Amino acid sequence: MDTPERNQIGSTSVSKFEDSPVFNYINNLSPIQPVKSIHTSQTFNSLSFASLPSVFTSPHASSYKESRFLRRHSISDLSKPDFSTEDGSKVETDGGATGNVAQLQDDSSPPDEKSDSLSNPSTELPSERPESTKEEPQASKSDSSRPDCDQKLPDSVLKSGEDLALSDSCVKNKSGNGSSEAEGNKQVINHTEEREGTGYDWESLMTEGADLLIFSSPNGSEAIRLVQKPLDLVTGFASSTLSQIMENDNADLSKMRIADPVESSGGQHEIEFLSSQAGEACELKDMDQGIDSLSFPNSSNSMSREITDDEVARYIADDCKPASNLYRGMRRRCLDFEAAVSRRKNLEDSSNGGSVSKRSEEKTASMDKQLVPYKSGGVATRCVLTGIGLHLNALATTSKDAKNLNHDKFSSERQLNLPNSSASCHSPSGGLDPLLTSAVTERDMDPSGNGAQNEEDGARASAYVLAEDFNQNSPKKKRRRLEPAGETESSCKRCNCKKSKCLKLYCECFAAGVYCIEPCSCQDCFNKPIHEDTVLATRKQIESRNPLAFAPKVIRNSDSLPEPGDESNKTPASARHKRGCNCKKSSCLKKYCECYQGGVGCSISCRCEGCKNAFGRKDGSSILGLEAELEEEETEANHKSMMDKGLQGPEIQNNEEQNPGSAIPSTPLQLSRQLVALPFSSRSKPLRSSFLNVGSSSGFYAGHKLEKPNILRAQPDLGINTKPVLEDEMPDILRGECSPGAGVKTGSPNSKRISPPQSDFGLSPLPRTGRKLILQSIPSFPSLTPQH
DNA sequence: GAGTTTGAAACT
DNA sequence: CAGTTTCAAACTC
Repeated sequence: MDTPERNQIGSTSVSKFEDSPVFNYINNLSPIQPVKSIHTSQTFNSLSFASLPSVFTSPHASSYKESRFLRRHSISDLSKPDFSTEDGSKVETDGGATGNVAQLQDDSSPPDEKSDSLSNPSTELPSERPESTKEEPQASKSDSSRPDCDQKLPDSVLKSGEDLALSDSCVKNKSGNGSSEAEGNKQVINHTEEREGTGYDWESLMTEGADLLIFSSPNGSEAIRLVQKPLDLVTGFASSTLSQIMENDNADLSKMRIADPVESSGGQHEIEFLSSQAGEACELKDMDQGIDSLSFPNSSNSMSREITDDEVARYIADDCKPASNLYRGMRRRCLDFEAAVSRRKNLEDSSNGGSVSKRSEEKTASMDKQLVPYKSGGVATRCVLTGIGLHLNALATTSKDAKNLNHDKFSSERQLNLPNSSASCHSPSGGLDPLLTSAVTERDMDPSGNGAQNEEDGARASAYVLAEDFNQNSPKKKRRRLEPAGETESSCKRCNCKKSKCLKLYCECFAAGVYCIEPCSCQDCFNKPIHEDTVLATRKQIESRNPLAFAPKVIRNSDSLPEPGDESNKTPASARHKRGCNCKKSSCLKKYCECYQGGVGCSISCRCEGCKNAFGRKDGSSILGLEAELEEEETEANHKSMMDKGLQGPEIQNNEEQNPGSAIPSTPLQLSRQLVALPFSSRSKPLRSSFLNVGSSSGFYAGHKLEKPNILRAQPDLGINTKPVLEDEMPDILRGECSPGAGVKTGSPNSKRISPPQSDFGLSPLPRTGRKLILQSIPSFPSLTPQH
């Protein structure tokens, strides 16, 4: 689990953890550790904590984490309601629990349990554990799966994130599929079985695990808590809990799977536990406990166990065994690409009740290949991708529909895909992601989804997933910027690059830190997961030139926070373009102008000529000043404009143009960005996504560390309010040197002014206090860039 | 949808 | 650092 410490500290924290006795202890407990090197998930390993600086190298991890968190939040939100009421959700939760367990196992060696259970269905859980450790063959299987887990605690965190992502899809699928609990359970089983054949079992487990995570963090914040929870707690619980978990996990896991129906109640428990507990071990325990409770909402735990043991053993035997083998390789990929795939699978499963066989086949294919098949098979999906953004992001605020969930997934996927997704992105954008990220957020925002909705969502999600897969696998598939400029844009970027190969900042997708997707009409695109290495390398190069190249272009101060509800989107006085524009002919009244596009006023840093930026003129460096100046002029014009607005609401620009000073100028960009922020703002979680999107477009690609910290920080954030604060603060922090007024102008390698990404900086729940926090966090952020 | 305009990004 | 070129988005028709 990521502890706040880690996040804050950054790379250094990681080393500390590793060195920390607790970490060692955990490693000892978990068989996984040794395995780490073993497998595979290159991206993961790279990400892994081993090389913090690897942020870039393994941006995925970070992005994943973030996105996952975001997703979690969103998911959790969704899941919660489901738990409370819907059966389908329950099923999901169950699955999620198992998945979580598995994931957790990665850290703590739970896989063994699964493998054990699988191998020895008849064996009792308690015995299984010891056996598992003893049983090498099984252990080996688990090990194979573990490689994913190879990471240490931090990895677990990552995993959890992945799980979450997976779980999202799963949840959706499950929720959709299982109208009744029994059905849901059956479905789960089926899924597992099917998966077994292909090795998806693990994935499903992972996805399930994700669900659990979600539960754990119904509110995003909770999830964060889990991650953040200090090692201290871990240390305290670690020994006891881990041991217990190890012992009980097998049974619990099995139970978890079986328990699906009851989960609703259990899910909550889990959440509670998670929140309270720290460290992975805690999570595992929680999971277990939650499962137990869930499994036997009505009956006592003992009951659940009895039932579960047998059934579970069966299930496990069926599901887990095959999965274990496949699982190995799969897992890491899942993190990056696989996660999406698994999600997709899950979605597909949910969407296609009987299509499992197909899935299994696809699954059998290598991850990439798998992705491809899915893609090919992918149904038309609605792209709500956020930027990635994660994001990215991304970017990130996207459609509000149930699809939002999908978006989140997408964003996460994107992020994952991206070697270094930044978005999230809070996904670009990014997030959030960002995009975010990115993407993502709205989903969270829209917890309203019912079980039925979930189903639909799942189907949609699957579709989205497919689309993403397409992107990854087939350049043809591109993101769809379904959403016009507004919300999705930030998160979901589309490009039309022809010569840049989408490896330059010319490419919006690349700039946002997200991979190109279906909607993109780019040519010779290298901004795809397939070319992750290239993307990362290129990104590094660009960052080497300008560390803030992927930082959000527009920094917004708290003042500027426009609430989602604010239609007027007045430009925040504090908001500024990091570098300022250089417009000469557009008078800063068109989107050519980045300032205008970003919905911010021009500042001293701008070198524009004939600035008429409705959000704020360069001369009036401060928007307020401009406004004051304009006020007189505007007053009248405003009246007119107001009148027009009242009638024509949508067209603010005109008014703005007419009344540059008008407070209401709303640019499409603003809308998009604000939208990104707004959605989030409204919802605490979304913020993150928004952050990703905005700030860490790079989130996808960008250093994971940064993102995490950001995430953690963001977690507390309640909404937009925090965000703005962050922005303001961010500049300060980043600026350090920079003059606060003009927006943050940081010296860029190119002598250009760069403002640190606002989004990146964690948001402190408390504006003022937050600042301090932000400052702390900020260091982490820089660390990321420097690493590059 | 093609062509033009624009300004950021990249290059020298 | 300044100037030029390249590039893709924004815009126009």
